[in-house]
Amino acid sequence: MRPNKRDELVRKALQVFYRDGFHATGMDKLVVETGVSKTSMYKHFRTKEDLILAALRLRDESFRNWLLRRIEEVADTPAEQLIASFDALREWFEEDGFRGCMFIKAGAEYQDADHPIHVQAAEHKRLLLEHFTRLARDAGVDDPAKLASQIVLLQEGAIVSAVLLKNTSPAKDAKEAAQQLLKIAQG
Amino acid sequence: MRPNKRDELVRKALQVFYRDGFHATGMDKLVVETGVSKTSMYKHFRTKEDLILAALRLRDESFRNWLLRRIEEVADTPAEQLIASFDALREWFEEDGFRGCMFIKAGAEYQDADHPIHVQAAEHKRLLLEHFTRLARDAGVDDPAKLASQIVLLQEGAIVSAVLLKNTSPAKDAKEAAQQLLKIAQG
DNA sequence: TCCTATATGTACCGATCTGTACATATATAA
DNA sequence: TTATATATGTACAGATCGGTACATATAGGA
Repeated sequence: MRPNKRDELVRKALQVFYRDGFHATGMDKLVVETGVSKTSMYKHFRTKEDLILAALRLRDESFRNWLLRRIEEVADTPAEQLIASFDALREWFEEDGFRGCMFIKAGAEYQDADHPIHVQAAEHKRLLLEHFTRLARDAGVDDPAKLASQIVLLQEGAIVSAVLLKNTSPAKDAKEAAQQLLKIAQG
Repeated sequence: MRPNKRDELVRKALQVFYRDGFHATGMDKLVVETGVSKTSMYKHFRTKEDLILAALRLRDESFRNWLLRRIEEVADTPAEQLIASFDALREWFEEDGFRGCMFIKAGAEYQDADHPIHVQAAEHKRLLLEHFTRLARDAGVDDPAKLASQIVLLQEGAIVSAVLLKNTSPAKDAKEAAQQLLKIAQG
């Protein structure tokens, strides 16, 4: 029961869940794809739900890490960073295997508001909103909560539209909208 | 095989799919909830996929009907109607049993871009974007396609956020953002 | 009344679902 | 070597999945 073995299972499961969905991915498929035995799988994770939650935790951590780091790489001031988020999103949209936001999908498959998976998906969104609210505050705008909320709305919309409309122009339109909203908020 | 019987089945199936999701809803459950026999169900719909597609068609029609009609009820000019869409969304969010956008969820559960269900979900979004583009053009803005795209992004974002953040303030923030974007687009 | 066509109810198919029992392999310690 | 603990592979349980076979009920026309 090496700890890194468990991490490896979570990483692989995350890939499959992201690609194929949660209900559509059975434990048998995961056992085959990871090459581990079913017994070992259930030694590491008591239930499928536990495995999903572990995968979502990893995704939350790595996605926010990537996004926030990428934003800081390309922009210096808080105001610029708010806008740079849309460039990062665009990069993400253009990646091979882009399939939209894992947490929107998790919330869609587990709709009950107090289901642990739904709760965790909501928490991811809350953390992102919190971060952008901080950026907006540091940018010195009038109503940081409102601007951050609007920026996040544009981001979510861009993600959903990128999936369903199958192009990346939503990222461009969203970025321009965010720039205008920021300018107004800066007075 | 009365035609209205079929419609009734679609209506009921739509409710259950919307409430519980697609993969999570089995034909057995639908048979119980509709009170019809399994044989009859499969007389009307060759496969579960056919039933889902029929349900999505009904949803597309009734949702767009409701939204566009509601918008016209409360606003006269195209510009006002663009903004009024957010008031309509807010009403929707406050309904009992609101569970987000059926087509975002369909796209999330059937991710393959050429899967018929995914295609139909994308078509719904395309039709809405088309309508708002028409409104933006009639409002006489510079770049109707861009403004419509941005309005739709805010709408999608508001829907997703309303689901995951569990409050209706996204509708308010989105509306204000749309008003500012409209004002800018009107020059 | 009898014949035929259609609608229905029920039992079932093979596949797959999550999860477990159990026997075996492997490693460590005495 | 032998005893013990842990990791693994496999087979399977019980439920449910989408879908069908088939027998029965019901209707309308001759």
